[in-house]
Amino acid sequence: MGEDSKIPKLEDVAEIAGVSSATVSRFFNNPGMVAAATAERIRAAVAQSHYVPNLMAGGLASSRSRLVAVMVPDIAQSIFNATVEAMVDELSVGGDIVMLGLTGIDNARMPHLISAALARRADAIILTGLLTDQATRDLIRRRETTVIETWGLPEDPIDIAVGFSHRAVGQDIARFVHGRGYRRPHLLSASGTRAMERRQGFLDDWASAGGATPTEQVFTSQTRFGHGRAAFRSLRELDERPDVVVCSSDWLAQGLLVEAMAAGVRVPDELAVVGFGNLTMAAEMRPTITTVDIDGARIGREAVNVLRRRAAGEKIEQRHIDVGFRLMVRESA
Amino acid sequence: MGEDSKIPKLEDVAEIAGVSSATVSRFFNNPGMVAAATAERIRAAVAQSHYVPNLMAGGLASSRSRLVAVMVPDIAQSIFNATVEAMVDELSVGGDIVMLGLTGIDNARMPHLISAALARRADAIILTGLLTDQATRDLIRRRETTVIETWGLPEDPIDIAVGFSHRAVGQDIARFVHGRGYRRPHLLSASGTRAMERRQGFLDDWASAGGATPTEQVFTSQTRFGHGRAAFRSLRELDERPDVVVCSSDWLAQGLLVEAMAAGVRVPDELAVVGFGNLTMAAEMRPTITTVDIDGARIGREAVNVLRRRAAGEKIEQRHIDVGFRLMVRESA
DNA sequence: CTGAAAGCGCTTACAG
DNA sequence: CTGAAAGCGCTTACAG
Repeated sequence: MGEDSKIPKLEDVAEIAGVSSATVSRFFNNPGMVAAATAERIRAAVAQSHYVPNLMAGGLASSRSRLVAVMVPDIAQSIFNATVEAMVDELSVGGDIVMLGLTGIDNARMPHLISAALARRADAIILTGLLTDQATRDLIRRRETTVIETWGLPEDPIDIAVGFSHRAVGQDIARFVHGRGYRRPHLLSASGTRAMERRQGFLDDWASAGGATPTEQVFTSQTRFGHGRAAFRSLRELDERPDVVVCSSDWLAQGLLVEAMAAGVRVPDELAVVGFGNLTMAAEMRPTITTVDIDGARIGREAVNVLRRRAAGEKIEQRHIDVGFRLMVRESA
Repeated sequence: MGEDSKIPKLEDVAEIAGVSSATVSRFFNNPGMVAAATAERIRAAVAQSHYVPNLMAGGLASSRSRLVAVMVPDIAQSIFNATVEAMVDELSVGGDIVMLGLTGIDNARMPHLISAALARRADAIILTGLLTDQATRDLIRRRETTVIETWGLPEDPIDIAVGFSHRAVGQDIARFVHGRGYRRPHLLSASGTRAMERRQGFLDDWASAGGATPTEQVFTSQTRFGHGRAAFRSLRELDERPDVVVCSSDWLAQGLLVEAMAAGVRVPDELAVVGFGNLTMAAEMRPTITTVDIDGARIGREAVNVLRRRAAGEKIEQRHIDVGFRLMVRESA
């Protein structure tokens, strides 16, 4: 107690090891610069004093926080979780920590959280959603903060984008559905920008393949299981029933399927279903769901990789990194 | 550019507003102390200069990081997600940020992540898993860091625990199962400490109710959907088939149910199933799953609440905060 | 390979 | 209600 209970600082370690605090600092940040014998004494001193560096002080002095902010709408039931997990894993092995910002599904808290990240002088900010607030975009630009946008490939990224073309997803689904011989698609979409891009891709490709205009339904709230369920019921009341339902999430698809099974509708013969996201569930329930797989972990790794390269001083020309996607053909369509 | 592109600091704001930097600091941290007219000038200066405080400097000076570390095994498919989400939401409205640490399902990275949190001088560390590493426990004790353990109520918490009794869960399930008239339970458990506590609670209560020793199976890896599936098949080969399967996760239960349906086994008449966790899925698939609901969000809010009270100087005597649990009786048992 | 010293951008008693 | 000044615990040219 007393003296002992004080939190040790760099100087305490230096004193024990009989060197200057500058040398101890180098031992941590630039070990190649210190002599082997000195390093050994410092190592012992660190162990003896239970020293843990103060990275607030270190960050202030070096203007490197070793903190990366990751912004995501939510994590309760999110398609982004694999991405966040990969990022956190990759970053923490490199000694960086991640600030997790939950912006809300409408991204309403984004500006506030970006400010909090800038106040901590985050080395980088990674976004999974869209940053639409112009004042915040300006603030970020002004401070020349590294920003990685993920899960999409906007025309004009703030900095660098790692993702895939949502429009291309829609087009591929249209081609697949048409190729399978379905002729009366019904679209179940969320109202977000990206779901709308997929929808437009589908519609354009479908039209150019000569298909009749699909019926559709757009949900302004987050698409959940219950929406899929309700949608199945309303589908049954249509004059001309669809032969395939293209859903903007696996949740919608699963809800639809559970109701279809309960109603004794044969899938895919009487009604086919296509999802999006390839949740674990999609491959494990009966029937298995035909859907689109996004390698979320890869998006996370690529994003961190870009950060590392830039931290190493590399000038990165590429503004778009396309990780693509895969149509997973299973039982439901 | 040039002068303009420099990041503004407190002094710059002070100069524009015609006050000292101490006053600007007070404007942010103790607004009640500054005169209304002065505050107005400072507000204008902040807006004009696009000032964002440097909280590394602030934290160093005040020895308050406004950073809370949250440690969780994973977030990909985690039962803790609602807890983490609630914590992040609560903390960020108060201006605190959260460092998300992913320890791995075996908690192997816990010591490394705790060090990272201590190095950032986190105001508190919240755990969802168990911290078994003694050296790390000692380190935390030595630094007198606030630690909240959640999702369990260990006999001797490091500091404060917010959770529920896993043993009581097992006991309640045993009572329920027995009351429903089931007589040949089979237990499907994960090998973790907490799942084992639930198992023991079940066994003890079952025995005292006069039940015959249940058959059982323990999984050393994380219990997933596939394990439930495989379990169903091996159950069919037992001499005396169980009439109810008590699973340590809803994933196991769901896997079992899908196989049971496929095999034409009637649930719950021929085979009943009980899960744990009350995942969204448990109420939405057919048949719906009888399971145990834990209010994860409440655990998160209570944990943050404890932090706030302590930050406000309150001395907290209570070392255990029990949030309880609820048996959700549905179709599967 | 090592040390002395200035500086990073704040906060906070202390004095008025 | 406000200011001058010391201090928070590091890093990093600079000099040797």
